[in-house]
Amino acid sequence: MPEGHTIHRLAKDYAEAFVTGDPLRVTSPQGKFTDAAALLDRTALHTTDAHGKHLFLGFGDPGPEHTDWVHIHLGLFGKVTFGPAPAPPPTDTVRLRLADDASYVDLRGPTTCTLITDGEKRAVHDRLGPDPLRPDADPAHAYRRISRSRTTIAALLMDQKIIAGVGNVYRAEVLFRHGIDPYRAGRDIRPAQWDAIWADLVALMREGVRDNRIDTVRPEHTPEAMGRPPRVDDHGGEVYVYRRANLPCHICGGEIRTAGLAARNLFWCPACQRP
DNA sequence: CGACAATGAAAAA
DNA sequence: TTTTCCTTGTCGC
Repeated sequence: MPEGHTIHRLAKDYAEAFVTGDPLRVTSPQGKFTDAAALLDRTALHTTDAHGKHLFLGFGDPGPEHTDWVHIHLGLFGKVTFGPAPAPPPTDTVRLRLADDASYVDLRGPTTCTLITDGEKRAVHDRLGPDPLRPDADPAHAYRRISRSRTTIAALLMDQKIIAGVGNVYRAEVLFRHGIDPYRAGRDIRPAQWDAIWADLVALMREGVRDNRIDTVRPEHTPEAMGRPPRVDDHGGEVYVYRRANLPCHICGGEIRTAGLAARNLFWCPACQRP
């Protein structure tokens, strides 16, 4: 379930389990990261970092320009599994395994898992937009680009160069929560509206990191509060519109619609999100 | 057991 | 705009 909150949570979890000061066993049972793993084996993990959907694991010398970073991007399918020692025999899909005497962690199916330098890491940060989960994020930078764009706000929110970490679920949900038609052009988003969207993303995504899932339904709109049967969405959290095509809107009861936009499935309530 | 979809993004055309 | 890559769970036959 990799949107930005997942990656920030992973950065925390990797650090908690493996930033111990002690050397780790680093392997690539699948074989696609073998050389790099051999280089890192028996060295210590000293830092983890996340920006949008990008995860960084810092090995080696923490001094400037001396860190070897493992750059990980889960893509659509990537998964990370933590567990206590002893680690089970790895399956041949495990791209990267870290292990010490206490625990192990397996990475499977990432689109990216490469060893990069400090400079290359900076280049990744430079091409990403502000991340609502990072303290250094500047929402005004994102708004400058949005306010000048004829592209739909739904496509802009998915563009990692503009804002980093928002994926298909947060996109659909934040637009619903602010009653914004996903097809509205970026240039038609008012500054106050952007401020509200940004603040909401910061709050929702922080909650997502804490709970390790996406919940966006306000307490007064939960099925319980609305007198409807409870529903557990199959992505783990409670949401207004994501993957709820043809189901009744939690607020107005109208039908949630779906359509393709920017090669992804878009979900919205045409009654609550009027043009 | 094959087809297909899924919270992503880069490369090719 | 289309193709490609990565993995796994589910569904239908």
